Amino acid sequence: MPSYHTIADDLRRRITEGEWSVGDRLTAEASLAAHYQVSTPTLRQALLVLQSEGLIEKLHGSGNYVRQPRERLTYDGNRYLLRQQGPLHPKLKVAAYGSTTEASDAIASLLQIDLGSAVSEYVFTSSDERSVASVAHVYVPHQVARFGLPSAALPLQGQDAPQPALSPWGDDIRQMLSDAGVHVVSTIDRITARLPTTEEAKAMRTTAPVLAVERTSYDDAGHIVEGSVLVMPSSRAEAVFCTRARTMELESAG
Amino acid sequence: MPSYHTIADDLRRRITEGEWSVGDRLTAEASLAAHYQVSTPTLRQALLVLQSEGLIEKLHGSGNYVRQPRERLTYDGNRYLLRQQGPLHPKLKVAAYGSTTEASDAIASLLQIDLGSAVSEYVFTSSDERSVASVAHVYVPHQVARFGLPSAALPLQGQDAPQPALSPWGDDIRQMLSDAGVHVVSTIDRITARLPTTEEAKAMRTTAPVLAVERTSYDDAGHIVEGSVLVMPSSRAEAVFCTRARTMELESAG
DNA sequence: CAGTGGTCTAGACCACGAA
DNA sequence: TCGTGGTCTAGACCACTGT
Repeated sequence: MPSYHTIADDLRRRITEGEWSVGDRLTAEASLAAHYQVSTPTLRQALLVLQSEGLIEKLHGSGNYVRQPRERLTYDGNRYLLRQQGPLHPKLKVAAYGSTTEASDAIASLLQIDLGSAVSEYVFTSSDERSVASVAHVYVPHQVARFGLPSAALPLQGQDAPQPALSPWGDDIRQMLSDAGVHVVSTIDRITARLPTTEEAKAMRTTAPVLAVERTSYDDAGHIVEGSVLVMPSSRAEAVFCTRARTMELESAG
Repeated sequence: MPSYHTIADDLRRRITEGEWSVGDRLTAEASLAAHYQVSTPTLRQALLVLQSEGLIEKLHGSGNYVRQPRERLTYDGNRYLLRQQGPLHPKLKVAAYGSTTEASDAIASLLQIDLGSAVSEYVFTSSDERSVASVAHVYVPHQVARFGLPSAALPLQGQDAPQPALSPWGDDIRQMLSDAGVHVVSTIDRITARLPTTEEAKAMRTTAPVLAVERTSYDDAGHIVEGSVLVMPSSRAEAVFCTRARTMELESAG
């Protein structure tokens, strides 16, 4: 058994047994390495395991902190289409911007359109004071529809009225599609995990694995009307899906 | 930009530009490290990025091999409940075994039953010749039902007849529940990513992130009748979900 | 500024696979 | 057996945070 796993197991035990409380800073890595009689890279590999489990949070220049379990951002794949209720992470601020580009290889493949076709790109970023918690890239072909940013994303002018919350997952774009007469009736979500790119690591302040969700939305004719790529640090987020048997839907409808 | 990301980008380019074909073995790590003028740990960190993307496969003692893109095992969250068709990865062998245990902390929390309650545990392992591609732990409280292994998991006696395929995701258990009069009408899947444990790393032959799916199945009274924990190497597997708008279901029913 | 984590070195030794 | 990847060392230097 590799030494870093042994150390990770021991640190996990010490944390769950309450040696450090939620929010506490762990002993410095150098001291922990000395205590376990290993080199710092080895100790850091152990901390990486705990970070990927969401048990600790690493803050560069500050320390390693014990996190609240289940204090995770949730991507609810059913929320939009099934009109589910629930809090939308009020502590996170969501920023958005939009632009027009030509479909790259990846976008063309996602939307199943020709390379170089005109598409609108919307980027939603949710973050707290310190770091980014999710990034959503939403693409809509100009052939399908064309519009600006959702009103909730526009800066308020002088007013200090409560701003309607913006979804971190780009649901507002799907709502605008609906308002424009393009009705999303189904979506497919593909979920993988990978290590973050340089930019992602910098923005999310973590080198732990990220969850990557590729989402495509379909109208009643089966055409792809929207495609998205969502990225969230797996140590701070999870994806949730609910599936109901078709028979139940029919029974409740009849 | 960290050096290992620069190297990962360059190696990704060299692979996609065809310097190595699918199935080819990359130059040995020591040589690559010399070529990029970095130490071996740094080069290995670059390879870890490519591995997490599913671009290469690391084989201990043999080498690093270029993988077919999109040659991934798929966990289809809708398959069982919506009776979807599709191939079930015929190249993978699925093995199963079952036992009876008392609910641990994690199992009790998953099934929302008392600590120490009797549960059946079924373990499904899918693998090719070399390594494990998925592990599914399926739990059924004895209060709900009690039965042995699915017939497809039992060894054939002398016969060489074609064995019905076993689902790597424990769908056979849900089918047996249904046969016993316990009907699963909805499931919730929670998906996270983390680094593998020692055993998982050994079985799956990878230290790249794994996708972990926590699944709970509900009957029409809203009781949890089954809980599962699925683990798959994210470099070799993805999870897919399809959501349909409720309105469409009602329209088609009326 | 001091203290922290992030990256990296130039090796070493071990475990595994194929011949 | 030999070449491969997996783990680890004992430092070094840099980047970031908070005082």
